[in-house]
Amino acid sequence: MTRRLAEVAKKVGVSEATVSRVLNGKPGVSEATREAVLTALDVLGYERPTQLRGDRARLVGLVLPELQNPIFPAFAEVVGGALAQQGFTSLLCTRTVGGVSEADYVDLLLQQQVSGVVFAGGFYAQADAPHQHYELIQERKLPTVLVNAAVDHLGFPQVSSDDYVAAEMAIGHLRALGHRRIGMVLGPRDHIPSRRKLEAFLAAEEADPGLVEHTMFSLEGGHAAATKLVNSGVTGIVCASDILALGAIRAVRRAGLSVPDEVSVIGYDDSAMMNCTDPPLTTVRQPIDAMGRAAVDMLVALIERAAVPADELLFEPELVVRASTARARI
Amino acid sequence: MTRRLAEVAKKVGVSEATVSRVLNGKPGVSEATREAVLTALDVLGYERPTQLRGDRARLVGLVLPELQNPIFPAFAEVVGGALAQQGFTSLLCTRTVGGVSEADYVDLLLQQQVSGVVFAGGFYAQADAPHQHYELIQERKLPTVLVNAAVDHLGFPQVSSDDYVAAEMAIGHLRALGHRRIGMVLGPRDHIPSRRKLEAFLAAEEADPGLVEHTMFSLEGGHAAATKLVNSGVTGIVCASDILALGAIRAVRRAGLSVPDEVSVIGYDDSAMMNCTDPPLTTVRQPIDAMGRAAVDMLVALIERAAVPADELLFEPELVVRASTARARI
DNA sequence: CCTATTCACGCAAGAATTTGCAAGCACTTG
DNA sequence: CAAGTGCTTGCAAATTCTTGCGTGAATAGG
Repeated sequence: MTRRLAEVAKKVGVSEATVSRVLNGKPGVSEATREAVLTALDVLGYERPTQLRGDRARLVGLVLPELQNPIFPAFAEVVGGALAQQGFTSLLCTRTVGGVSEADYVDLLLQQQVSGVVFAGGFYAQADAPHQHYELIQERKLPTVLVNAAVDHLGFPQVSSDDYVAAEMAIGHLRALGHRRIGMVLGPRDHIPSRRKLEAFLAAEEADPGLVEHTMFSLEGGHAAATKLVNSGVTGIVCASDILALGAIRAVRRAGLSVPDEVSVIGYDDSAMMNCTDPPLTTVRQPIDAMGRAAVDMLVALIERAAVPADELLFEPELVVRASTARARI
Repeated sequence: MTRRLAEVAKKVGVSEATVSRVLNGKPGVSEATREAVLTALDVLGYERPTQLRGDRARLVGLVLPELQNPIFPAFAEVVGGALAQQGFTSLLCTRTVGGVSEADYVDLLLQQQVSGVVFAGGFYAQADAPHQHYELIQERKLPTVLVNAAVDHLGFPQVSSDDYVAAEMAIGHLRALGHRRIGMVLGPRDHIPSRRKLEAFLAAEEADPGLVEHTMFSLEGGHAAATKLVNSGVTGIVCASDILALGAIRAVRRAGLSVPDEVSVIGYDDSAMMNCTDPPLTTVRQPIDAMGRAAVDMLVALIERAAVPADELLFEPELVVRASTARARI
């Protein structure tokens, strides 16, 4: 009875062909006409054929702070793969130098009618601006999962690796090897995972708050921070990422010392290729596979309006001992 | 009634030609007339009939084959940054296991009305399916730039690093070090950059076609391929990516030999952290920074309807000598 | 006052885009 | 399996925009 397409065509005063072209985003339709058809479509409450427009919503945004640290691309692959299996397509959004801010991406994603968003890594709790767009998300009830990126008071489900335990493991390993003067290289002061690691550090025996350095997450940052620590006479350095650790190793060597004979270095993440470095890096592995899948499971549950616990899902990290740590010389 | 241009012309009391000239900033219109037309344009809310995809979202799709090889995230950062500077937002699309195909992404991007697309790496010329969606893009006249990914006959501008020269450099370096029995580890047979490297290999003196291995782009692939080559008694291995090279190094060691003392290994890309590996990897660097920016420049030019040479822009790679290559023992 | 030069502008040819027709395709129904 | 319904698509006509060229007006110079 309902010549659906024909009906719309008549209402707008164009041919079915044109409506069809608009529906499929085909070229050869003027903007004015396209607009008119789209409006009529909405007015008549046209149900778009399954595959198209209505379904465009099976998109999920994945927001990452950077791609330099290989842990983020790796995480993106895990999440992308898991989403693909559930029939979602992921859109990767990365902050770029002088480029798009997180807030811009949120706008974009909202505009693209995504079904949900996964935020991973690097939230800076202190900054004021960020809060605004989370509230926007909350307002729209857009399913959202946070990974390693706590934002309290907003009730988003969170998936994190247990930074406190991770730091404990690293410090414990060094202490077991006889190290007593242990330093720590962390990310920026307002980086939540770094804060949590700091807590664990300060809670450890013989911890010296003077041996904590905050820096940017880059090789050079690690280098600079570790140089100070080496000058303070540490024999072991715990880093908040593998990249920082590689920078630290370089710093130690630049100071004329050897890793691990004179100074031990521990990383964090266990990104790819850390077993190919010189020396192979001892590090604390984040179970990104499990975390990614958990995040996707929660997100999908949210999207399907299932109840999801709003608290934080903590994943246990794992110490991977390679060759950048050794018994302390007295 | 919708003689849009005519309507404006009538309102101002000039000919369509004049309005057209104003619209296109052509000379031959007096300042007063221009002003009048501009005003009328504003009043009537005239919209350019041309495809204004560009203004809509200023989105650009960046399609990558994977993220495991750090060169791709690095490239994504370059392109993303360059686009951001020009006021575009980039959407990163990656093929994932059992997930979204390139064709699906093209559909998605078309649907999102992107202003343009950059395809990088990993085109498989042989496969039949791929052609279809390039044609779709061509049909829609969507600005597109290909990076390291030749597709002939379609007239997309291309930016590539010169694989032939890169392979020549690598082989030349090994030969200069006295190596005579040189093997090559390449990607899949239908991977264009690998083919080009193969050509250079076969053109070299004393080249032995039996010492070429095709494999997947993964550490394990490199390992497997290099194992065969080592068994064939090569003293030097040229790899088509740094990841393959790391796999090759592992294979050499597994065979009880040392790198570089007994077997030299050369990578390709110069991804991040290749100076932290054991041994630091000798490799041929792709100038991804320059390439990324060139690709973006061309894309933006295309989006703004400027003329762009349809031929391939070849970038010269650069040999980075570190410690995975050494003089051949006799 | 007349002629030369310049410039804006319209005419109309031509290029490009939009649109409808009708054939064709996929899918359902009798 | 034919007939029908609803959507897609090749093609040609129609519409809309661009551009070369010529006209006429305005200005300047003689």
